[in-house]
Amino acid sequence: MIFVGIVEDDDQIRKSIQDFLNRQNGFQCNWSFNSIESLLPNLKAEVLPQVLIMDLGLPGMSGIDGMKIIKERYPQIDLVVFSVYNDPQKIFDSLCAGATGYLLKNTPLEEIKSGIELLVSGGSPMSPQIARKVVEFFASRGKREITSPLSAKEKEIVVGLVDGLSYKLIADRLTISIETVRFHIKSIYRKLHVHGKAEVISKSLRGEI
Amino acid sequence: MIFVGIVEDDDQIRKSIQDFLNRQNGFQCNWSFNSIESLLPNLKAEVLPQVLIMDLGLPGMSGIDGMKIIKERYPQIDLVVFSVYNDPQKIFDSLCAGATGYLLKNTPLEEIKSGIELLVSGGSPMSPQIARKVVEFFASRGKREITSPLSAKEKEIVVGLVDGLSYKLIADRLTISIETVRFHIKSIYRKLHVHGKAEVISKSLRGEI
DNA sequence: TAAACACCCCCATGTTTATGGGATTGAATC
DNA sequence: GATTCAATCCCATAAACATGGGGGTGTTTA
Repeated sequence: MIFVGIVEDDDQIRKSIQDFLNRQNGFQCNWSFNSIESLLPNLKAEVLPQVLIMDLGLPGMSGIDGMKIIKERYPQIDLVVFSVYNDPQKIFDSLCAGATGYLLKNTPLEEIKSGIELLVSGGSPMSPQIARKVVEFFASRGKREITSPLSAKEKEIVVGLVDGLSYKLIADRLTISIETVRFHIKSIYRKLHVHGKAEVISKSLRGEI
Repeated sequence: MIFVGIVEDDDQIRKSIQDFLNRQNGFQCNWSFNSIESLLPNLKAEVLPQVLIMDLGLPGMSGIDGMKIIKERYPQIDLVVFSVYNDPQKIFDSLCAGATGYLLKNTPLEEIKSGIELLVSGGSPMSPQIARKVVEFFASRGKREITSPLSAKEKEIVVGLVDGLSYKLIADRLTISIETVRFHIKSIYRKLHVHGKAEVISKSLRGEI
């Protein structure tokens, strides 16, 4: 038996999902609330839902803030977002807040059911659009390094800077003179149009090198 | 009709997928290779597969390096990884290299088919285990800020450092004296156990603050 | 073969940081 | 009502950094 809760301010949607799940074998959906504020006092450590279906656009506290609180208090609950929003910001904020699934509101009831089953078996149900956006997040992190204007040695120097080493220590690490380190750093500043190692470190860690 | 290619060094697996797809309505799988090296010379801009199923553990060039090359030359091809590996590093490297899907080798043929259909319709097929690991990547980015030892003001100073500002400019931005900036930075260094702004910037951008 | 570039080293000068001291105020905790 | 603590300022010094010059050596390439 999978115990499910739902937080959704649209009564019709909420009841429709709840009724549907309660008609399925192996499902029981007794937690049903229209806001985070009304849900929280009703969560007791003894009897918790395994899965919480969460709307994002709620009256009062947002679904994202709500998920942060819930995950902090009851990390064992699996949260699955159920929202109309498909913009990357909402998606990433939700995942960072602790959601392990993200279904758009146009998801058929049957797929909500299989999504929940997937969730409790260790998967992460996501609407196709959502999964694609999540994947694209990584793709943007990968397209680089072809255009980096820095030479191999200069990149090594940058690594030293990011590690917080002084010129002297970078020189030791690369077994070159501190003067050579200085020379390279001048080149790096010129090529990157920056004027201090702080900016180099920032650019580097943002993947802009 | 969906045109599919496959790069897989295990002849049996490759042929089995190829034959299966060719038996399906709307599928044609004519590109079939056992290494990146043998695939590349056979990709011509005029006739490209829409989808390439890629093994990771290939003889010669790795699937990940191969995907980088393919995506650079033919960004319109959708790549879906087909591998036994389910460790986070392989997953993230693949996604960064341009994969838009990631199926484990235990995926049934029918699901490979529906995965490809999902792919061309704008989704991202992922085995449940894989999707979960991708989602967990974001979750780890979210659990923070409760334990940050820095005061509100100190965090503002850190932002200034990350932006590459000098003490003077930070002082101006926050309309306080440069001496106060110095004082705060001393506190920050003490609290974070670091000895230079480089380390502060690194920690900050890594989400460790 | 000359230009271009990566890489190596040295010097000088001024600025910025790191680190130690110290002092005062106000808000919060106890 | 004492203590704690963030926040504000001041001073001093040594170390690290930024920036400008000046030399060289190799390798690649047009």
